[in-house]
Amino acid sequence: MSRPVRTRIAPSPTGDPHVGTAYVALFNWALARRLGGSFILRIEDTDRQRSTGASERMILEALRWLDLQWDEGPDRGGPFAPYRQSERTAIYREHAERLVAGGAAYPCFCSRERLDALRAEQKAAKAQLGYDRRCRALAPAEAARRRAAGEEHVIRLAMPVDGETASDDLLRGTITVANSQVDDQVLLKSDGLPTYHLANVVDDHLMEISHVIRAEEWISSLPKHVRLYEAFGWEPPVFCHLPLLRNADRSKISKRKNPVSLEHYRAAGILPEALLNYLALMGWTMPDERDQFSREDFVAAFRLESISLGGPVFDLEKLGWLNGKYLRDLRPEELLARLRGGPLADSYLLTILPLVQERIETLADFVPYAGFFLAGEVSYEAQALPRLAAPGRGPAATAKAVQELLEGHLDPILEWQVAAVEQALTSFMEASGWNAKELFMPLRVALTGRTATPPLYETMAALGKERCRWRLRRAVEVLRAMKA
RNA sequence: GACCCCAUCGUCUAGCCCGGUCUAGGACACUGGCCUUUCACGCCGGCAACGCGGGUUCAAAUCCCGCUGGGGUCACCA
Repeated sequence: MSRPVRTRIAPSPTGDPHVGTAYVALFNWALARRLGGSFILRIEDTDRQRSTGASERMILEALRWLDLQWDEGPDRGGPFAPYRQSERTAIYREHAERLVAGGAAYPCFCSRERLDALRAEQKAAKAQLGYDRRCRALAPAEAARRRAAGEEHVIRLAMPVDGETASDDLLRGTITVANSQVDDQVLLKSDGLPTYHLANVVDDHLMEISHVIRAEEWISSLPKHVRLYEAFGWEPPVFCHLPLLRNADRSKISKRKNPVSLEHYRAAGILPEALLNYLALMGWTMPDERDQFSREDFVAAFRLESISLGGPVFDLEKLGWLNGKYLRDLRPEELLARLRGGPLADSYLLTILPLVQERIETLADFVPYAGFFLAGEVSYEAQALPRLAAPGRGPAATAKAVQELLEGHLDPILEWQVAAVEQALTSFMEASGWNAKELFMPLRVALTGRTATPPLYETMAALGKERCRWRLRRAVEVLRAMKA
């Protein structure tokens, strides 16, 4: 109880910076600041297939934009460096061995094929899903021999077979789960890298994290984590599972139904302090119940224990209202500075200017011509609207195509450049049978609201991924509402 | 399906722990009006909720149980 407060945000760099990361980071940051502790940034890049440096950079940039300053992290070091899990693999292996030696974990030689078959079988029989613990029965000497021979294997947690595990959550009290319900989780993958469960527990302990504040989706693996602390002989931290941000239909927030990239909010002209304030409202209420408050006031009043548990629906409308209040509070000079840091940044203007320059006659033409580059969303010009649907295909088919293009080809792009956009459109056309002649005008209208614009690839690259995403999604909705 | 979490206005929530002060408060949205050349802002007002059923109690939004509903998880992803 007397140990210093240390909290952390531990994002996985596998995509665009997520609003849920900001949400969890905010409460971790606030608790550390409130109690004079430290807030740590740790990168959980143990998924070799999906982790990228580009994603990590974007996440750091997004957290900086929100001004959630961390005291220790991969970019600035600290007493428990390194803070990137891919640089700590020896530590995890050593700890996994320790568990194996103590009998709390064991090598498993089962192939993926066998595991897949097992799962299919269990599913068909409507039985409980999970590993059948076949390799747990192996004699330690036999297992050691096969490992020494270089046979491919993973290390699994040997969960107690009976009894139950009680875990404490700060907000929910004691959560008790029968051990028979808990799977023998893989701790070390066959590539030698740890899974989340091992790496997370080991690092939280070694980095002396006092409060693990994370999303509700982790509750079901809590018993595994508690068991790991126990097996290592470590004192567990305080666990606190935050409610999940929700879509309007109350499912877990997702990019199909909501903008989830922090980059979207920046591109849409949301002020970082307004976004943070709004996020704080999701589960937290100021003692005087006011909706607008500075981060200083938030930190001063913050109590982790009084977070409410209902899954809050993320409401863009209320965020917009709050942002408006913040915007109106700015002095004109400050507003100007914000504009120059955002839509009117020199760097951005310089990328769109070459596209605009050859198409205007006077300086005065710039704003009307380039308006769609600066706006959050576009309105369709009257003569452009009918051309949102491809003539030979119709609105429904066009909607479907745009959606496929978006989800299958555009979404995966991490580094949004002209070449990447061109490649995505090309691959979509090859896969779908659409050609440029029929596809490009609908896209042009969807993205700009007009029929006459600079070249499509360059325009899309300049607009940025999030503006394109948002506008294409809206176009899909408009198309669906159109009569064939 | 199994396990776990959750449950106050359409949405975010206060109240619940320590039952009466709750004819349930605030905010967004919607709506009526005022201000105003217009719009926006701002101001005043309105609409709107304790999921259901049992207990406990003189008294339940508040405590207990059940049901229903919603959500999450069930990967060599996090």
